[in-house]
Amino acid sequence: MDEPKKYQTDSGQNLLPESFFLDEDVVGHARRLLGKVMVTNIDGHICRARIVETEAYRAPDDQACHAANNRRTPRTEVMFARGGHAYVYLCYGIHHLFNVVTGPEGMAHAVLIRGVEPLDNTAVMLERRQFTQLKPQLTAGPGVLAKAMGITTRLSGVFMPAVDAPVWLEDDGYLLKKNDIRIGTRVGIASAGNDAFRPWRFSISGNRWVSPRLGEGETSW
DNA sequence: CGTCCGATGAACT
DNA sequence: GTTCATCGGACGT
Repeated sequence: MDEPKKYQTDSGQNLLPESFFLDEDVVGHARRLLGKVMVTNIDGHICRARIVETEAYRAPDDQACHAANNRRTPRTEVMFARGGHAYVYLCYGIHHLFNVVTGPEGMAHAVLIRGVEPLDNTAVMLERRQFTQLKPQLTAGPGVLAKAMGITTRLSGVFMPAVDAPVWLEDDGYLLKKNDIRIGTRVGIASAGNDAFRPWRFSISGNRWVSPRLGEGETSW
């Protein structure tokens, strides 16, 4: 096995390479992104947070995916780009939701990041949320974590393995055992029919920075 | 152009 | 438990 290609970032840590994102297993990507680190560089503020909760969305068959049936619109077009791009969209007119596009070009797969644990530059994250104390409400949920990290729809389309991207992903060596991963159904997609019950939500078991909402058909999480 | 509504979060009762 | 803010995208006219 060749060593995976590594890139230097300003932290000296390992940028996830393009190859990480290109296989066709988006559910696997959702699992493998648990424990990885997302980083933003917005207006010179570099913030880091560990990914603790994800969901997979898989066109064309998954009816919960914005690109279901390979529907191409100006908004979903970036989902058809090759893996490693960022897909950010506005939800309820208020919340910016951050996704990692995966798969080869033409395959509209994405992983929604639903919860992160703040690591670096938490002061800026607190300021963006108008919080004074570190607590799960700061970043446990896709809308609030985007706000804390300074992510908006302006970042949609960014290719994250590129040098000098404003948002990227790193592997800092954090290890996760199989039993550390909790699996559930995805949140807020009741209109997706049977696909609402796919077990495509993943989290780090017991982690307090996981969002509190229940998936479809669930009575506890 | 008009209408409907959403991969949410927060503030209520 | 419920309500609702707020607006771009998607689609039909």
